[in-house]
Amino acid sequence: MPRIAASDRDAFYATRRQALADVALKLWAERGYDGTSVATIAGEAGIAKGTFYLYFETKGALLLEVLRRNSLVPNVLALIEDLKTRSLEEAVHGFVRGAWRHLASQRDLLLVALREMPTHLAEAREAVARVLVPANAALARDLDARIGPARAAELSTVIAVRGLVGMIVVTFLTQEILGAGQLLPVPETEITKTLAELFLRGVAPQKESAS
Amino acid sequence: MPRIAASDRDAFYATRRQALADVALKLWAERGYDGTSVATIAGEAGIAKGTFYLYFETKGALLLEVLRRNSLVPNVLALIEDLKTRSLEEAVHGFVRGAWRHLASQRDLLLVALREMPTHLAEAREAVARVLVPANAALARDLDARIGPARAAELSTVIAVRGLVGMIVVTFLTQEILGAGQLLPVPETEITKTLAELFLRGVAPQKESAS
Amino acid sequence: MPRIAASDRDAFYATRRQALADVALKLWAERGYDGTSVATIAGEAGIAKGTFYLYFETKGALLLEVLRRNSLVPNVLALIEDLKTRSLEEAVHGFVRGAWRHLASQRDLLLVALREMPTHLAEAREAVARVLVPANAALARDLDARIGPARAAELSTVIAVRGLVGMIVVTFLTQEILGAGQLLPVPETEITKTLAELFLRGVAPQKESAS
Amino acid sequence: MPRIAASDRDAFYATRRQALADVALKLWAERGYDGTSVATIAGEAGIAKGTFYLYFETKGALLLEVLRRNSLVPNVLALIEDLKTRSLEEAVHGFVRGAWRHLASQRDLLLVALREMPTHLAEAREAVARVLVPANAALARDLDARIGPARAAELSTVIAVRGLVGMIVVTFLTQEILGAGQLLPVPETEITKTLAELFLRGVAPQKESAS
DNA sequence: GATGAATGAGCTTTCATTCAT
DNA sequence: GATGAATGAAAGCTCATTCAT
Repeated sequence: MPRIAASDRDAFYATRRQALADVALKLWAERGYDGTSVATIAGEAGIAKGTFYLYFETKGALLLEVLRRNSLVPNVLALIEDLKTRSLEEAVHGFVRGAWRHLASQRDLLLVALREMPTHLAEAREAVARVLVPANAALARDLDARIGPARAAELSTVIAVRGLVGMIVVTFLTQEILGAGQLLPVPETEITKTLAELFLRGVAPQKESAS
Repeated sequence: MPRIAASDRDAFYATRRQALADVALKLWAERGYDGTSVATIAGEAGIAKGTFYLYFETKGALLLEVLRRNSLVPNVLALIEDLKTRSLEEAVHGFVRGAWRHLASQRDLLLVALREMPTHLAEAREAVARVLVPANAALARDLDARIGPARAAELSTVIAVRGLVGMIVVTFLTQEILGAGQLLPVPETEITKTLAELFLRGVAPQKESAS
Repeated sequence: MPRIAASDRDAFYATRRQALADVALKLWAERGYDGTSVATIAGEAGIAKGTFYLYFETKGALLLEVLRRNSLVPNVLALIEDLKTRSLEEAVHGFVRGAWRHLASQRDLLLVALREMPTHLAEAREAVARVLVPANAALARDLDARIGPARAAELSTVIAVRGLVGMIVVTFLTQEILGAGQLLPVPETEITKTLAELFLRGVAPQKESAS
Repeated sequence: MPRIAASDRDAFYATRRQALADVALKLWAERGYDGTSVATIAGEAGIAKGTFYLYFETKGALLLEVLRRNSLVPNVLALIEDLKTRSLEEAVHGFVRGAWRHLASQRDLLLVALREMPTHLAEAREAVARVLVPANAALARDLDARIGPARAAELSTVIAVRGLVGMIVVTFLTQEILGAGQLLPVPETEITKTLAELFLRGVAPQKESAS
């Protein structure tokens, strides 16, 4: 004879876990994992220190949960589907803009992931294998199809896709988080345009435009 | 009246500091700064905990020393000078290869820098302003001159350079550290070649080659 | 939903703080502030080292609390009020006896205060300014009124009062703490009587008694 | 075949010990015994840390030496001899002035002695028995003789003498060290005059002067 | 004699985790 | 379920003392 239906209880439990994960992500992004005590997380979530352990076995378990719940990698397959009917040019521009927005919305996760990656290399590798590599491969296949076998033979599309992501991530990091945007200001639209353009045609002078 | 000549003592002192910095860099890359105690560092270096403090005032001072001694950013001005007489094509290929090798030699530093960056955002920003932004600007100027004003008007060379660095760093990270190299194997020479090619001409089909 | 009523918890908390303050005062009197570790204090109070920090933020905070809770200076204004209707003779005898008893009850505090005074000169000066000097001035005013302007012009009552307190404190210290009482035994009543008599009439032969 | 004659070596040794004792007294008065490291003392004395241990077995041994070498108690027997031919009045005034000057010259020792007394109660008691009690007794005998048996029967001269010393010490302490001199300023000559006068005749109105 | 590098015990303080209520 | 008092391991750092040179 539980007062609360099992499903309600489960829902409550899940909500609490979610709340704790949200709070932890925010705090860890600010002060780091080691720099944020369980008491602080619990307090910020409005529960007592001891109550925390009803929802997570250890502090480390919460970290894993946070990393599992959120993802730096957007739903790439849906994205590919979305952009299927667009030209390569449009698709790349759309991808860059979307990725930039995704990063902006996951700023905290990016910081936490960077910080904890070296310490949890094994888990990071597992996540890469599970999420990043398939996404990378799917995008590479799509790109292969778009640029044709001749060009695909000249460069590794797997690497090209990863290069594109790298451009976006590092530029976002330096621009938005590390303050380079204040020292070398470039409007956001020009950034995403430049990155897409770079991916599409590179920096080299466009000889054909001279003809 | 010391038995050891001052120069010998200084040399010994410098050697010890170097040894401690090396050990610390290695351990921090594995377990993080907070996760590695002074006792562990000292022990790994073969000295007692207290002895550590004869060489560094605090644990934090050792971190600063490690960061000062090593740099993720190679001497960019020298690099520009070096590549001055080369064509853009050669210069970019050389730059990518050089950067990749530099990262490989600073693997541990890269991990430490990533890990500690979010926690020491203020210092990271200062370092970016002092080192990264000037290097970025210098490379952008060089690139401006090479690609001519017409093309430079079409994209931000500041962002383009940062994009290039981003490609290299992230690709290195996923390939060499996060294990993507084992799942989607691509030879190193093809990686650097692809990244340079991407930066120079992009992925888009080379229309002029059709002519 | 705590099981213990808030008032009970507060009472327990206050009791613990008091117990820690008592234990600390005793230990500090024996071994000094620096010579007594938090672990020792906690252990003597029957709690673990870490538990100490639930009751006091730092070791220094406990010192302040101990000094705040106890005072070497009795409530001088109340004392003056009390003795208002008595003759000078009775008032002085009463003051000396009261001060002696107060010192006996604050033996440990006296030792701690003496021990820490040189190290915390600034705080000691502040305490002197806040507590001792006003008490000194109030007693001097009372004495001024009692002995009349003629005699008050011949000696500084501020100094006289301080001299009286000095007699009492130093005699108590040598007699009760430094063991002089065993080597030159004098009954306590004779001590207080002598000190009061000394303050009132000095040692010089009482010429008027000859008449 | 020593290069240095034994006596020279001994003299050098004694000089070093003296220098260390002087330096230690000064530093301890400022920062306390625990607050002053052996390295600081040695450094201030111009020798290396290790060299210190050629002159004193431990830090504690230096403390004992400092306390043994200096004395808060002036040569009382000589003083009595000096003042033998003076009247009681003159003798007391001279004693107070002399004691005040002695304290002023031993300011550092006073602070160190106060600070360490509670921690070294056993030694302090021994010193009291060896130095203070005999001086106290000698002064009491002298006073007995001066005031005559009638008055001596009415008060304990042992306590009276101790009271006199207490007045002087505590007044000196509050006035010169604890800053009361700035808040309730009284010229030094008036202080010593008041204390002597207090000891001689007390504060009570001089009835006989009215006659 | 003189040195100062080396040591490790010991300090204050923090915090993940447990558990009686 | 919820609480927060209690714990003790572990951290960074200091310093009296030793000892090879």
